[in-house]
Amino acid sequence: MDEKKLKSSRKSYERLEKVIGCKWSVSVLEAVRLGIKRPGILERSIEGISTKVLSERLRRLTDYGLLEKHIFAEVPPRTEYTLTEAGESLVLIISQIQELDEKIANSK
Amino acid sequence: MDEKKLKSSRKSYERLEKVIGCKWSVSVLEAVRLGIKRPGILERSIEGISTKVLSERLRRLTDYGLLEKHIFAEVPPRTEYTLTEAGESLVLIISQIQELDEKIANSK
DNA sequence: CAGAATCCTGCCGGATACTG
DNA sequence: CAGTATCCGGCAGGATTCTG
Repeated sequence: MDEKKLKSSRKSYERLEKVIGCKWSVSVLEAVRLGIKRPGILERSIEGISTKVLSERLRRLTDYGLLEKHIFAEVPPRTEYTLTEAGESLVLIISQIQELDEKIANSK
Repeated sequence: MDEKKLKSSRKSYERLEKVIGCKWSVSVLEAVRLGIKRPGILERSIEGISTKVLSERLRRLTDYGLLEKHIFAEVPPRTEYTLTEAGESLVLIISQIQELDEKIANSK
């Protein structure tokens, strides 16, 4: 009954929790959405993020299917990330959260 | 320009990140939504959660305005938590995330 | 039964240096 | 420039105990 509902809903959230629950993930998604595609620029645009964390996030978001990675065989090497369809959806959902947050903040 | 957008959007997400980004928060919200209102039962329903963490989450969710706390002056003491309007909204948003997650999981 | 207080540990994230 | 490897400090969260 209830307990089972709880478990399955928790499980289906845990995956995404690992992705969006951790620091910087949302910032990265939104930066990409604004058209910032390359790691170097991302690192400079997202104030405070480190190389290591950015790479980790890009990889995880890509593995999970929210970002898509395009590698260009050039010199110097170039890589670009774009949102997948799922990524777009998630960004929309997150903006709902932000709206809710502001609504709450204002009503205090 | 872009950088400013990034900062403000990040800021407005950070508050909620602190609330929903951490482990167990979502489980607690959903348990309450299923009508499990009292700490004792919550602790038994949410498999794996500890007393300390449950209290912390309940407090934070309440402080933030997602839960409402009702104290009954009885012996033994009784406390019940319910979702606020904002809490209901957030649960709806989270279920969108879960749907998205399953969609992604299935398309692999 | 609600929930505060302590103590401990693992892991996340930050800084830095290195390779292709 | 993209991405990985290493080292380290802080903090979230787990177990337990205690009190009103």
